[in-house]
Amino acid sequence: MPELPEVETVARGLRQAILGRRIISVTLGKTDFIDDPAALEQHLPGRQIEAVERYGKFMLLRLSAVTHDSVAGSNGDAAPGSLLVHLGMTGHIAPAPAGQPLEKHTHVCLLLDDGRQLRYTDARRFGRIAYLTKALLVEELTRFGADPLEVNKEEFAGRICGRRARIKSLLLDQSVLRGVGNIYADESLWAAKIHPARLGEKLSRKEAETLRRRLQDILRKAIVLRGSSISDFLDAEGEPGEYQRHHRAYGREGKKCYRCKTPIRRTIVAGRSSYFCPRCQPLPRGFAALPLAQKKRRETKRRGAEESKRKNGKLQ
DNA sequence: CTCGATCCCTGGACGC
DNA sequence: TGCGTCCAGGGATCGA
Repeated sequence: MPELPEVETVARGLRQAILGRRIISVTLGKTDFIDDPAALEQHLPGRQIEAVERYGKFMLLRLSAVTHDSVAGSNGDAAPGSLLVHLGMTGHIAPAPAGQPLEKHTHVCLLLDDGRQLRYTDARRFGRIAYLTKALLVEELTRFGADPLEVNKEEFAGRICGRRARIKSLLLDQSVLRGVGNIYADESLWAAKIHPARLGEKLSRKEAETLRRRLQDILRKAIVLRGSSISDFLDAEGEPGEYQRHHRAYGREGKKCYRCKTPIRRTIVAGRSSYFCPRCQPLPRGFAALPLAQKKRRETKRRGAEESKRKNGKLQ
């Protein structure tokens, strides 16, 4: 659920809290969501956190080179690197006093040089953490599309119009735009009066531009309000956001459209719940209101016997 | 190129 | 109270 505004909020909080701190040591719990756990343990100690940036839904902790005297017996490369953090659905990252009891599902603890720990908790482990050298980081980041806050009219239209995918799919596709998720996709489509199942190539230039503007308005406002807290999003200070009070479509099935009073409907587009006003956002030709009915068949595929294939950690 | 299906994972909601 | 079931969803992956 953390999307661009939530990640931006967390990044700002982190910037205030841990910029300039040096990482002393690393403790890991479950590591199945970490690219290369050993790399964290090997490369993080001794490095200073020089910057905290957001890239789409990722947070990027820029780390200094390891100086010769900052860590004994360091055997990794000493060049600067970056810690990439994706919060997935349920990720939290925040500093805490080292003595404070660990929250459940805490899987990464970075001891800092001021005695605090930077802790990452993630119940579902849909998140991702990776230590990347400069070259690998560049390679990683090229997979992503335009920043929705920066993208201009021409580029946006170029990435949307002419595509045969549904507009909802395109908005969610991180290689088209980086940072938009289910909530802000639905909110921007509602604001622009575009049905989520419309095809990119069927949008007029004018519609595309309206969508771009509404998306940017919504993202900016959501950042000001520190994001949306719908399930358990909390920022780096442990505070919830406020933008969920401004949702006009997302999560409002059956409730009246703020524009026309028609009940908001929910359907499945791109495999995700999609909320829209059937009157303000007319259905595209050929898109019958079938989706929800079809998802009734679900065989009892029993989950295989529990093989504790997962690695166990020291923390939790 | 785009689609749906499937999996990952756990907590919370809900029905009985 | 407790159990079973469904659902949430970002992203990777695979086959159609």
